[in-house]
Amino acid sequence: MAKRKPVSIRDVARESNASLTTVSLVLNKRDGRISSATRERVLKAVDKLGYVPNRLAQSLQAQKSGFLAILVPELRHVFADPYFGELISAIEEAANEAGYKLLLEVAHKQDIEQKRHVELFQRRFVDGLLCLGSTNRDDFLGDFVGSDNAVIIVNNHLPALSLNSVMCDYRQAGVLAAEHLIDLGHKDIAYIHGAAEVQTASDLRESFEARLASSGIKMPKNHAADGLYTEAGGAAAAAQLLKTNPNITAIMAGNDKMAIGAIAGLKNAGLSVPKDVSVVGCDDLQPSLYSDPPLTTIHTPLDEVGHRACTAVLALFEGKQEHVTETLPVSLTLRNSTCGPRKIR
Amino acid sequence: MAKRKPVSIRDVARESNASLTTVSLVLNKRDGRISSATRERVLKAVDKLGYVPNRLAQSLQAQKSGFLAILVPELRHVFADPYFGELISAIEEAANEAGYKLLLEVAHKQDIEQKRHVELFQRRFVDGLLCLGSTNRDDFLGDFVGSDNAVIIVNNHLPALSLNSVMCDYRQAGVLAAEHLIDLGHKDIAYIHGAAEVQTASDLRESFEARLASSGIKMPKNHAADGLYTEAGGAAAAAQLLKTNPNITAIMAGNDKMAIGAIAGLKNAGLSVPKDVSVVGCDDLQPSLYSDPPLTTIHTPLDEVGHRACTAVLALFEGKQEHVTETLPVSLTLRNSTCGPRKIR
DNA sequence: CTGAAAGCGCTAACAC
DNA sequence: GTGTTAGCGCTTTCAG
Repeated sequence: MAKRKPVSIRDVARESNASLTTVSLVLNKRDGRISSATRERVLKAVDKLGYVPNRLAQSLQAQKSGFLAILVPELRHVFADPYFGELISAIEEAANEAGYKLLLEVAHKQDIEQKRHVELFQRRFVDGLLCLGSTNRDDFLGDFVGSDNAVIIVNNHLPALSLNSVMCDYRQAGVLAAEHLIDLGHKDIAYIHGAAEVQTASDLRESFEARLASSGIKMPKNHAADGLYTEAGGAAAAAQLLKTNPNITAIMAGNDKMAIGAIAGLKNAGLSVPKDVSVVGCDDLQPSLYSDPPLTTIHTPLDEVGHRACTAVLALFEGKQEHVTETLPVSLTLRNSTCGPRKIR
Repeated sequence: MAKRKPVSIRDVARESNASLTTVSLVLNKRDGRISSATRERVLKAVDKLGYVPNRLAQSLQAQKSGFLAILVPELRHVFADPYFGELISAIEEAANEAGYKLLLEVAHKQDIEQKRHVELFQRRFVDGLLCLGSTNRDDFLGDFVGSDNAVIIVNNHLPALSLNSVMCDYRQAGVLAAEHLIDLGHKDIAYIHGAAEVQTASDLRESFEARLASSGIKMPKNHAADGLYTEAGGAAAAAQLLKTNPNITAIMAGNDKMAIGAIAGLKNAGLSVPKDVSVVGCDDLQPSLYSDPPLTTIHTPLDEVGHRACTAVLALFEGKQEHVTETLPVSLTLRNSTCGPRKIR
């Protein structure tokens, strides 16, 4: 089983009494002009020697690596976050179908300072880059503006930088969530938000508030709290929110994680969800199914986002496309964390 | 910003009036014999042209790729599973420190049939391979036995194949869980297991039962159920278990996922956790903190497993080590899903 | 101290 | 139909 000395195309040529060219042609199916006798001989030799072309040599020659990199922020256990995980799974599937391999890149501070993200292309590590979890503070992404590198922002967009992106319609998400709560009769509504530097987070919040406002519902300043994009943050925010404003009957959270945290925080404060307080999340990730109660949330089609993003980055690389800005529709997933407000019951 | 024509070492040589050799020597710090004047000139040229060496060419020449691949099973949304995620995060950290890049490989059925996993090495895609979520049915891993490829089984071991591995002590885990339940006074204990083809799952279960037995507690056949390694499976198993044996006071689950599912199933059946039934999990992943009640579970040091596995695979690749079989100790994490049995309260 | 030249393994013009 | 040859971009003997 051991393979000390790898077999090269040269060995195949020798074994089959053919030239390098012939072997190469046969292997790459450009063998219209090769006699079937020779082809057979070559194929037999390939089989006998167990030859497989060295990819490094192929890539060097072809001037492309066949790799796509996924860039994620430097967070503790990023890959354990189902949000990134779902996106990565979807991207992997699409990349695999297209014959590409996936490279994992974490935006370690050092790497960014040394512009390693640009080197990824310069050094021919990758043909394309998919950026997950980007924020408005990621100035380094500016290095890609105007470059001819195939880069795409996945499920976000950066207003300050004109970069390609594929994302969900978070404005629509805000509207749907607001309308759901309005329909249920809620008037005293609070909001737990994620980081303001995430553009889609702002989009979501703005459109949510705007839709509320258009139905005559105002959200005072003290009805909003930062959930830090974590369960713990969501729990703390919910507890504090209800302590300050006991008449709140519904909470919208910027993502499922914070919503699940909020439910925990509420229960902890002796309140029942949804009887006392309704909670709505956003993302519709797996955990929202197993929260107690199961979470009513906005479904964002992350699978499709991942697929499209991957397809798009390849189109960019191949020069088939110049710019990409796709926005995918979202929908409301009704589960059991919402009901009418306690007053009118 | 656009870089149509990448700059090569040749350009640097020309710009600095030096030879290829000289430039290469300077860049690789093998410049003991280069005059500092020349060095300066070269460095200046490098800077001016923004030269970065092409990694494909370097790798081709060095006969190593600088990549490590992570092989995961083909499950729906694998990467969204926090178990794999934590492992991947840990591996990424270690790989990054060692200057290696990570490749994602999913064991798609087709790829396995075509022996793509072996090609990973033959084609020089990677220098080493880390296998996550392997099972006793993964015959293809046999292709690596006796080969000189750097392969390591992460957090598992395959008795049928002598392969390198780094894992947690699941036998100890079984003992700790059993002792915890025994100490609390439980006598009527059930077990929700994952797939039997996962060796560590069998280890865990066997040692759990053995420890119980040594304290005179028998677990009848009908006190065990398959949780399919999923939340839904855990929920169904728990419900069925208590329907058949209403006097069960504690349940051990093969992992956190099934434990969390079990809690949901129990609640759904109108039982309270831990008052009516105690539940113990295994893994201590993030979600166990936010379950309701927070889960008492066996802490498996996945971070360390990932780190060690990565270090080990590199040691194997560099020939510094021949065989690796590490087993890391686990511990009990006490939270609120367990208490004494209802009878003796 | 520096450079010419060979070679890593492959592909593709361009002969023959 | 098939083979020769020149690279892809880099490192590394080996001369000078």
